[in-house]
Amino acid sequence: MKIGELAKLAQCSVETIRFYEKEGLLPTTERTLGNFRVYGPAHIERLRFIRNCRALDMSHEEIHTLLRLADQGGDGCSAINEVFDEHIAHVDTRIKELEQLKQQLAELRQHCQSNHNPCGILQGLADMEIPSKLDKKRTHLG
Amino acid sequence: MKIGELAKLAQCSVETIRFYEKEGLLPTTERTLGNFRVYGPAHIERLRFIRNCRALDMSHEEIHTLLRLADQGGDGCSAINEVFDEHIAHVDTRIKELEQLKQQLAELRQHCQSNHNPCGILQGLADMEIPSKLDKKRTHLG
DNA sequence: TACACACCCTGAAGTTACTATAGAGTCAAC
DNA sequence: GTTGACTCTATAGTAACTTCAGGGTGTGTA
Repeated sequence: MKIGELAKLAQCSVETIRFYEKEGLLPTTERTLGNFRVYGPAHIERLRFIRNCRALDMSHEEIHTLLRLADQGGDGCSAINEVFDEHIAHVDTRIKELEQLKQQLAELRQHCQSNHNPCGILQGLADMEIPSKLDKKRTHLG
Repeated sequence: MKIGELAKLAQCSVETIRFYEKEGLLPTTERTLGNFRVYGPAHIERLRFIRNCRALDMSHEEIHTLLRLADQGGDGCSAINEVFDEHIAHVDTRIKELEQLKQQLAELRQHCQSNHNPCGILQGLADMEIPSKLDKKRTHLG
């Protein structure tokens, strides 16, 4: 199988596959005489694994860790659970942040229902106290 | 006022201010004889406006639009509301995505409570159907 | 045989919103 | 005159790709 076919099977672009190879998420493959990459079933499985992790918003670093643990085989469950639990915590944190944000936005939005000058929203944006959020370090999620 | 003082007042780094200037969010300023940037009250207000927008996770593009509308003055309220409502929609979309994600993660997490081989989580990650989410275009919100 | 056309290759640059670093200049105080 | 805090520009790095330029491969058709 060539790269285009693999891309279709995994619902991603050809460029993404080449990028994953460069990143070390996918192994380098054999090549045809014409220097085309050749893939087999094992590659499909690994790529789908990666794409599923990405769909769950895991970072490449997290995926690397999981792949290493998967390649080791055996009793890596507690390490795997750790990666997973941390990731769930990231998602949770981000949801809470966004919900707070949404509330602030809704409040500001109240400031302007019709045309007037100066605009209440702009005024609100100028007058807001800078929230502490910008001080915190972010996770890899937005 | 020099750049360091402005940075303190707006709770951001000196580099960020120079970056905003290069991006066109902040206007270029006058300089001292020694080529140091000089700022006044108007700059504080504009920078705080920008930082507040960023705290609300607006993109530079959105902020640019708002600043243009603010600079025009007058009756831009409906355009402003449009930018705002779109942004609120982005936040809302992202929250819903993340909540769906969280549920998927929780389900996968169930697959593994203790050590076993092959690990249920890894198996689940390999077997998942690739969610449609990756097809969709993302907003600027991670 | 010639050519079109779909597919593949590499390497580099662009995206977003910064942060970090290098190497140099400014300025006030001691 | 020198220390130290501050400033300047320009460049590279971050994450996870996407896009582009400039080519090569392989197959089908005229």
